[in-house]
Amino acid sequence: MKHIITKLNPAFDHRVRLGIMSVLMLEEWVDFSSLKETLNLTDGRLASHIKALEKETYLEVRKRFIARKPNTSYRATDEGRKAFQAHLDALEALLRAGNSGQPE
Amino acid sequence: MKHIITKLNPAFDHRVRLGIMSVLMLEEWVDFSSLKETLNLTDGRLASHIKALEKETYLEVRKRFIARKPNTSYRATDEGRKAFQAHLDALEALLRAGNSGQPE
DNA sequence: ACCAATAACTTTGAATTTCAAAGTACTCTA
DNA sequence: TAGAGTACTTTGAAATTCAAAGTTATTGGT
Repeated sequence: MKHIITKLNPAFDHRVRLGIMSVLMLEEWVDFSSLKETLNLTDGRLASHIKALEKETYLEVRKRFIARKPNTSYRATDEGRKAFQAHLDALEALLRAGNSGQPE
Repeated sequence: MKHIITKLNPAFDHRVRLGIMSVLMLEEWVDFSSLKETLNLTDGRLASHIKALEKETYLEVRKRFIARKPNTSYRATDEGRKAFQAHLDALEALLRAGNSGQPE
């Protein structure tokens, strides 16, 4: 008998992390600099938000070299996808039903 | 040529404020204790998030007495509704198009 | 006039989060 | 082994968030 907002995942409270996840929901293996440009972030800021998502095991990392340059890519884990989808579902529910306790 | 996440409103980053706004989008004049119960928050926590939204003039306040007890209600201002709707539109766009710069 | 009760805050202080700026590690190429 | 480029990490300061406790305003009872 909890309210819908309790189903909103605090890990996705922040718009930068929403941005990262939404990019990674649509495309597998997006690299650091693409994310950085797409979301218009500094290195440090992006890295710290990625780290937070990694800590939740919502994304995984692949490091390699392309054209003799280091290239790090990320993709959402299954867990991350599920968690994000659940968050979006909760958001939607929040806006449809909007209000008092929903049956568990 | 900015990314969609720049259209996400930092004022709505937090799930509690999303909850408050979503309730107030569907119903005018919701009172303090209803919000508190609906969202399962402490007095202080609710008050502080309301304060943040008031500061942005996203909601307005009405104080009166009902059954000889103080009763404070809130509703979203037009500005608040517009801002919240814009936020939701941005969220939606984020999930549909998801990625690189959208035309201004 | 005074006091208790209730609703709605406000304050305090500590923990956590966020950020920019600067520094560092790693690997490649020459 | 020096230099270049990518991807971080560290640092330190500012802002945010929270629970807990304290405060204000008004009513109703005495």
